[in-house]
Parts: sequence; C-alpha cells; structure tokens
Amino acid sequence: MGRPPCCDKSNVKRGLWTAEEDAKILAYVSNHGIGNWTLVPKKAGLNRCGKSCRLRWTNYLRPDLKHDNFTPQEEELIINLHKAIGSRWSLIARQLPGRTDNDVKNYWNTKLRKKLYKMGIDPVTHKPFSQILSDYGNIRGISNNTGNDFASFNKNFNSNLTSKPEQPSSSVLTGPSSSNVILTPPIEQVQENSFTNNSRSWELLPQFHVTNHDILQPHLINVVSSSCSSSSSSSTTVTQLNSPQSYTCQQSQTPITHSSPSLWSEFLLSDPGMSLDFQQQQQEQDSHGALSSTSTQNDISHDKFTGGNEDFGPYDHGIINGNQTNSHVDAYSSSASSFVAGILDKDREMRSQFPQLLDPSFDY
DNA sequence: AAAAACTTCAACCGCCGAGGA
DNA sequence: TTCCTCGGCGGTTGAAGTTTT
Repeated sequence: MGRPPCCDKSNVKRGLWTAEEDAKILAYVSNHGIGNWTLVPKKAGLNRCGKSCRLRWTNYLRPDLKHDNFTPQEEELIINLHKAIGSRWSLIARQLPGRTDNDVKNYWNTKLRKKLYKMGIDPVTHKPFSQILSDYGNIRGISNNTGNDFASFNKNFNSNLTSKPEQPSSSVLTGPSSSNVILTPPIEQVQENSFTNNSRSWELLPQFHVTNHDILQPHLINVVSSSCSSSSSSSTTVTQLNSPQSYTCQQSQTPITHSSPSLWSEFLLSDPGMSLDFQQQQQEQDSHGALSSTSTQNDISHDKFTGGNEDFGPYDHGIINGNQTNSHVDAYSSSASSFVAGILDKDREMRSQFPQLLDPSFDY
C-alpha cells in the first residue's frame, strides 16, 4: 500500500551541512538534474533525508540565488507585497529573483518587522498605530473618555515590560480575552515612554493595540494578518481582500468576489507592474549604482524614531507624525499603488454599502 | 577579557493537496 | 477507495555570530 518511506528518519544526519555534503549535492544535480529528491541521498552518497537535501538545494545551493544583502527596492517590494497578501512568502519570493521564501521570511522577521514597529506601523495590518487608535476611538466613541484607559494601559504596559510576552504572534490576534477594557495608548505616548530603544518592548505592542478580538473591526483589516496565514494558508487557499475577515483567524465563509483575482498568484502573475517595475528598478540600480527614489525623495525626518539612519521605503511619507490616514499609499511604487488603491476603494465601497460593519457589536 | 544579551539565519517541524500504488 | 509519500509551504527553533555590559 502506497510508497515506501523516503528515509529512515532516525538514522539520517541532521544539522548543519558540510562543504563536502554540499559538493555531493551539487555534483549530483549537475549530472542528473533535479528529479526525485528521495533518491538523491542514496545516489549522491549522503546520509540525509531527501527532504533535507531539497531544502539545502533550494535555499542555499541553487546557482541562481543571491547571497548579498537585500536592496531598498527589494525591501519596498516585500513590504508592499506583505501588505497586500500577508505572509505568503513563496509568492513574495517569486517576485524577487534570486531570493527564497526562507530568505524573505527571515528578512521580514529580523529586519522589516522591527522597522515598521519603529515607524509606528503595525506590521500585521500595515496601518499606523495612530490610525488604528483613532479608528477604534471613532468606532467605540471613546475619544473623549480615554484617561482611565491610558492609566490602565500604563499600569499594564509597565508590568508587561518586566515579563516575557506569551507567544506574541497569537497575542496580536486574541490578547486578553477576559476584558473589554481597552489598553490602547496614543502612539506618541508609547513611543516616548518605552519604545524608542527597547526592541523587546516593540514585540509587546500588539498586546495593547489589539487586546480583544472585537476591538479592530474586520472591515479595517484589508489584508489577512500574517499571524493568521499559517493556520489558514493551506486549507484556505483563496483569500479575498474584499471579504470581511475575522480577526480571530477563523475561516472565512465569504463567497468569492469576482472583481478581483481569485488567487494571489493570479494577481501577482497578471499584474504587469508589480514585478516588472521592480525588475526595471533593479536594472536601473545595477546600471547607476544609486538608490531609488525611496531613499532620495523620502528623506523626511525619521529622527524621532530612528535617529535618521534607516531607510523606511514606502512608509516614509506622511505616516510618522501620526496624522496619516491613507496617504502612505501615495508613496508606494506606482505598480503596487494601483492594487492597494483598489483595496482601499473596495473598503470604502463596502463601508458605504454595509454600514452595519461599523457597528462594534457586529460579529462575523 | 569575559560573560551576558541580543541578532541572524540555516534547518527542522508539521501541515496540506496532489497523486501514486 | 484508501493509504501513503512527495513536494511545497509557513512557523519555529537553536547554534553560531555579534554586540553590549
């Protein structure tokens, strides 16, 4: 019944690869090409699982891979694509020649996520924290009654700084479930108090801007959060931008809207701008050795957050002061902006057609 | 100079859909 | 039709490297 197992997992080498093992894979692939990976260890004389061999090849040994640093253009594209499609790393990586999904994922987790936090932008929703707060204030009608909440926030925030957060990714989505008390400080207050030079505290922030699943209404979330994608990515192969998404990672039952591509890959493959523009930018950079407009035009002060040493790509315009609404869209590359603008248009359309979505008691 | 804290990233894990036996 | 593996994916881990104290 079925096929034999690919390897005896208890009897294969694990851990880092040696140069010798790399050479064996390279020699095998150059002679036989890529085929059945389960046969590779045996034929190449390796005591490794076939799956491990495939991973080593695709993530490290492939000749077309880049091993140098990410360029500002690549950063910008990753951020734009993450905003559009969430943590579909393989799809994002396909728009970045020479990069693997693992590369992109690692770069996002180690660099870009922190950058966005430092800019006061939630890397899950890609909205400025200030906008999330103001949106929430509008919805809950608490804008004139925040004093107690801030005091409560400060108390909780200080106590959280001294203890390790529990699974930050999930806390973004669920948070303390027992209370409807909102621990959402004004972003300026957060930054001045604790976030400027404390990287760990950035990781804590999501606990405060989303403390309960009903705080952020789904219509505010134009894209599926990265934290949700893991559990839903495989079983929910179609993700709709325009579908009301539960912020608690429940599977959406919303029917497909045909005004947009039914698959993200379709969008990425069909959008002539998203990747082509990028590749053109890459070529221009290669020929001129200069940064794109990202770092030259967008040279507004980010000293407030970073000391001015970092390039924040598409988010450089109009966000940092907290007065931004959707103006950051204007700063996107032209290729991405059409798509994102479409999302925002749909969002507005949906709000006008379904005002009940603005009701905080509305439950998906 | 040494220890502690922090960051990076290669590799692993577990899940899923497709398809072979 | 059922069981199983393969290949692919995203999330997580932990060793190695780097920076700070």
